[in-house]
Amino acid sequence: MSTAKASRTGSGESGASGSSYHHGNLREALIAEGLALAAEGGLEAVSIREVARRVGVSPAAPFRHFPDKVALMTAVAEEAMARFQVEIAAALARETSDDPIRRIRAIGKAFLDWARRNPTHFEIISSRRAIDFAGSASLGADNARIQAQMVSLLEEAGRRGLLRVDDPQLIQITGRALVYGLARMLIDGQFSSWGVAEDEAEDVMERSLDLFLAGLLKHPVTEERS
Amino acid sequence: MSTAKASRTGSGESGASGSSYHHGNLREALIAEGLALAAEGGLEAVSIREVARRVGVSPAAPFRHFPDKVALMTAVAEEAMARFQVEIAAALARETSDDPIRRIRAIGKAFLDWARRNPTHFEIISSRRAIDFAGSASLGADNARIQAQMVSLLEEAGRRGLLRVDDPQLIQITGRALVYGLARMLIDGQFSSWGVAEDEAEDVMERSLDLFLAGLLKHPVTEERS
DNA sequence: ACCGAATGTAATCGTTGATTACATCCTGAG
DNA sequence: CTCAGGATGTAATCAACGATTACATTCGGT
Repeated sequence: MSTAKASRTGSGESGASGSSYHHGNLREALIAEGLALAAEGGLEAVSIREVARRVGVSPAAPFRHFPDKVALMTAVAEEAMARFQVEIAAALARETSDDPIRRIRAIGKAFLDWARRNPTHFEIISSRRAIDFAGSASLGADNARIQAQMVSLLEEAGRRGLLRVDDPQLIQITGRALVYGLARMLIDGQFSSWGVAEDEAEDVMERSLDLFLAGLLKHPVTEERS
Repeated sequence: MSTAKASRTGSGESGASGSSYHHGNLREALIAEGLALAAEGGLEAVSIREVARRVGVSPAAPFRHFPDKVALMTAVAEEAMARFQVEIAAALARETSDDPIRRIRAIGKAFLDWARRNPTHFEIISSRRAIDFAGSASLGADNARIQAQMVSLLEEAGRRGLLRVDDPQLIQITGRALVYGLARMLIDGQFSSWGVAEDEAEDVMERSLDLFLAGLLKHPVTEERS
């Protein structure tokens, strides 16, 4: 809305150096709107023009902050990844047990929950077409952190003699592929093609994760789910 | 659906001679070119105009055979799926053992091999955005056939007392998610972000599959990969 | 108070998907 | 053989997109 465009200057935050002149800070507004637009209508609903339209600037304005669409989408992906990291950290904090398997499970479940609640954020992080993964330091660092956490937990599990196979890298990649595949199947609506109703999906995904983790254990716990 | 158009092109020869009326059979040519175009430059490289340009017709000509782009892409997906089915059948034929686990493994490996060699064909089959899965009878039927094969094999494995968990549906979905995730990770170039070189990918994927399958077994065979 | 630089705008280009009115060609009834 | 009618392809056009360029505005240090 807001036909009067220049009226939003500054009144909120950033009073110190007066960082807002024309729009406030267009860059962050574009990223936020891109994220929202992606969440609403999917990845291909995000266009430079539509984002600009919503923020209330001209179609060319975003190009002052991003050289092309890929750069904008990459920034959006960085924001999405940052939120995902917060989610992972929170899940790990909630899981008070020091059993590495339980902590791994917590990470996997957090991944699945996050992907289910933020399908397009997950999608944009995964897409190597829409974003420039290699050109973003933060995306690589965030990725490496998750990988390191997983491998560390798996090594601990190996040290405790819990695992049937002692290959943290392989287990980590396999687990990643599993949750990645589950998330994508959910998002792509493939569960309905495979005989899983929408409201069963969450439960199925969790049981899939448990099925995989149980298969890793040397001494499966035969724990009955209530 | 119009089966009439293809029938009238029975002769099919007469190639370059102008005797053919307009094009011969544009519909099939468009699908073939769409498949080729996807294989060359990825899914986004497929556009109605480009396909028409390659076939040598006007940009509007394809719309005589497909109401919109989704319909064309769906037809391309059907063709890709048909080829994939052939691959699966061939792999099952090659696997002479009647051990259900080995046959399941053969299906999984065929899936991975096919996705690795035809990344975009895999992608277009998976994409629920570019294609109209629900509107295609053959896609649903092909999907159901694979699912039925897998469940049948898993039931047989259960009958033989091989499995630790007797839930064919869950195992099937988990396995599907795993190979789906592996294939997508490879295509998206994520392996390189996770410490797996390009030429190691095939081996890693196969070992992931084996890791998962071994976890299903009640009496895991002692590691003996040649 | 001013001038340079950062920021946003307007106009424009080439491409895409899609629609419409029109032209062409085959088929088959008479 | 002819000619109506339907199937097939074309030309012209539209709106939306990403992207580039030249220009205008506003900030902010000196």
